[in-house]
Amino acid sequence: MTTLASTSNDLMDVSPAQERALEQRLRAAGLRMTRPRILLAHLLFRHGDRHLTAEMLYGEAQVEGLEVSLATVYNTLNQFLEVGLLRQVVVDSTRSYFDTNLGGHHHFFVESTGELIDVPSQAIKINDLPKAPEGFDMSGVDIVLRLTPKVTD
Amino acid sequence: MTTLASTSNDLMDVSPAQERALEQRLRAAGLRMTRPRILLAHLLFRHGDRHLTAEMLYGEAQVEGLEVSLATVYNTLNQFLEVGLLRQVVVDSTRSYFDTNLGGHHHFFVESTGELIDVPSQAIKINDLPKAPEGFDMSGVDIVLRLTPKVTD
DNA sequence: ATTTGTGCAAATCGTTTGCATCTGA
DNA sequence: TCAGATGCAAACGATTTGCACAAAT
Repeated sequence: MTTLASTSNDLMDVSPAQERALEQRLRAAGLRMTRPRILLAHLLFRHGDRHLTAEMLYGEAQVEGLEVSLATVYNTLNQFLEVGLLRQVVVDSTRSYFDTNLGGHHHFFVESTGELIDVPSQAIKINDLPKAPEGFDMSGVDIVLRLTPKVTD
Repeated sequence: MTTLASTSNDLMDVSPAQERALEQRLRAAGLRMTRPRILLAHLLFRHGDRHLTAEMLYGEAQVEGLEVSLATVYNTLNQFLEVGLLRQVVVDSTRSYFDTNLGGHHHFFVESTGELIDVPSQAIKINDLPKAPEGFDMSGVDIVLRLTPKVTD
């Protein structure tokens, strides 16, 4: 018996269907249904598409009054990555962003704030793409549109 | 009087023209022509387009028998960045790559080895690009084509 | 009963910084 | 001369890891 807050989803609007889907995926990946994992999964997937760093997620967990260690947040995020529940977005060499939007899409990146904004893949039309060099497969196309606050000069 | 090897470019094939151009830019940026800077500039620009990390450049300097501290390599690279002699490429959240190719272009990234390969910008044709959100200017379009070794299954 | 996950603190990695000492203009 | 640059080692921030304990199957 621990002092952890209840894991029931009073606080988090995740449908029972989503919840089951989630459990399925964790199980399929051979991950046990542990309290921290369920918890973080709920935080991650409770509202639409999100981009967060480990620290951000850790912060949210604390706000919700849920006790998880930062190390576990990191480990869990990495496991979710491997399992394919998350994708990683590399835009800033000092931070790692995890993206809950699994569909093909791209990003605006506001350099000044570190904020990421989704760009649906149809919003960018690519008509020509080089073929992968001999011996390689192209495993992904990442497009980052960098934004700077408009200069009203 | 130091034990530093000569800075004359016997070892490095930089044309006198390039050399002067380089000095110009350093001077224009208010950077002094110091031994480490000249040295690293030569290593960076001696052959075509390069992608290197600070550690790689440090390694090259050592191979050439030239004494520079790693801290100075970092500082110098950052100064060159500010001056616009280099660009930074963000593809891997654990490493920072510096790119001597200043022209608009994109990259193949071999995840398994960390290798970067230039893709000329004409090789990718983009016909539709979303406009920047209100209040922002689009300052850059970075495209990374991720490569994985071909699976011969 | 096993096996796997967790939390903590210590370790690691790439990068930056403080400061005393040099050095280029 | 003397502002600016260098080198070293210590500081840093983000992430990982080792190990004793706890929880899931």
